[in-house]
Amino acid sequence: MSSQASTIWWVRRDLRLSDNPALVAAAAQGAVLPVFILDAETQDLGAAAKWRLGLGLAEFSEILAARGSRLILRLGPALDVIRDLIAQTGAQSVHWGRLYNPQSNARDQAVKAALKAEGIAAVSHPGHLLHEPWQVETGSGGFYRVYTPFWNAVRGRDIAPCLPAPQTLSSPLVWPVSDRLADWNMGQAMNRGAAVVQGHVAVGAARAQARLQQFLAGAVGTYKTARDFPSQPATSRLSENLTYGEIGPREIWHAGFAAMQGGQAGAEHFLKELVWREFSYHLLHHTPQIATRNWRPEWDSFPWAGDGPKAEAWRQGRTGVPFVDAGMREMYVTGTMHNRARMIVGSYLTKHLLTDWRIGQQWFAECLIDWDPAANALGWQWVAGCGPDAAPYFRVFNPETQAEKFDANAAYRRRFIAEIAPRPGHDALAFFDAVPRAWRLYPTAPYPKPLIGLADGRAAALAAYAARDRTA
DNA sequence: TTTTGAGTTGTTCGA
DNA sequence: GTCGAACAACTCAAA
Repeated sequence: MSSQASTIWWVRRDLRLSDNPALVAAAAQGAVLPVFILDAETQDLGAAAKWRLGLGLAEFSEILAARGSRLILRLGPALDVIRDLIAQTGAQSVHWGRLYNPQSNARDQAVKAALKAEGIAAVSHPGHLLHEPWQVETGSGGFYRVYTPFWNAVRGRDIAPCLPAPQTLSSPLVWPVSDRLADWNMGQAMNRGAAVVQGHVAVGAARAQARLQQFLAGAVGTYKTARDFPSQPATSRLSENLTYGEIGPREIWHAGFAAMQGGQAGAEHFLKELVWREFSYHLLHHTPQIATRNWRPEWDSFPWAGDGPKAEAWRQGRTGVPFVDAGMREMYVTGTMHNRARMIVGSYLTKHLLTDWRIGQQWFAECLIDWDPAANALGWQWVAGCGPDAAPYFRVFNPETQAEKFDANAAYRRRFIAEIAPRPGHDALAFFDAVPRAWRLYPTAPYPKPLIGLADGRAAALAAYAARDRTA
């Protein structure tokens, strides 16, 4: 096989060698030319995600180099870059792992059509999900809108075994020139936060595998209940790595399944959470508008508040409600937020402050290193009440009740809020190092008074929701 | 076509 | 403090 006609592996959110169908397909044809393209879709990432992607790319470059390969970095529209590489190398085919958000779909379809018209084999592969979103159907051929039936439909399915990493990665005869990652400045928008969040990331496939093994050797046992308590290290924290494909969902599924069969309590619940990710992509595929518009159109007339001082206080972790502020500060300091805190801050923004869920979604996109378009679309619409599983309108999280139930000793709140901690620790103080100077926040300033009374906020939300029901 | 049972994650009140 | 009921009505999936 001539190594001259190398095959392009378009690397996207699959920074791994193991269980990577696109890579395996490319490697089967001979020499592989891995390329990552910084195009508009990638440029549009939020500050934290873009920064974290840069860390992932740096790590992955080293992994490829250790295998005698390289990661070629190129800036520009994907099609232009791929055409240029084809012209330089004589590549005859391009392989990539599918993404499922509308922007990526549109881009990929255009790339595929153009390349095929030019006689190039352009092949997309699964790998980001356990199940292609169109391969899960209800009995009548539709798509699922409710989680439990979705889970029941996929829980018993056989998942193909993981693909081993290719034993060798053959190099093209000549490597095309690559941009320098440092020149891309992917951390530029992170401001002072990067130095703080850096202490909380786990970059790369090896660390992802370690996280999985550690979780399955320990916390999975109590996962079902302990996962609700944000001060406890009870979760796998794999969302960060899944986002960039440093681990594949299939690897997690098989490991979790084995743990379940080994009698590990909590393993099934863990698998269900993994399938929630699948469900969110299922919905994003079938109703792409879920990412931008009220999933239930009858909500379009709801008088959401726009951006303003209240939303800004929410973003800054200064609502005066400790559980809410702890969550917001956790996100700023660590780049992630505990699942329960996500629900609480979301409920507070959309219900107590009656603010448009998209304002929260946008801030999460800016701050989360595990930003996922599908999971966040579903999550935000769920918590706002305008999405699938229309929550009963009275499901308004009370942050104080939640704190009593899930943070009774205040460990979580004190960990992240310096103003209420007797002796503020590293993470609480780090928040003030991470935030933009323009916010003018200092740990010695008094903790803010509540923006709004919780009972008043709840009553206002219920009244607004009832009004919507009358007019809808 | 109709029917039936169920729906991630909550809160509050009163016994 | 604990527990069950009420909080509406609707949508969804499958029989």
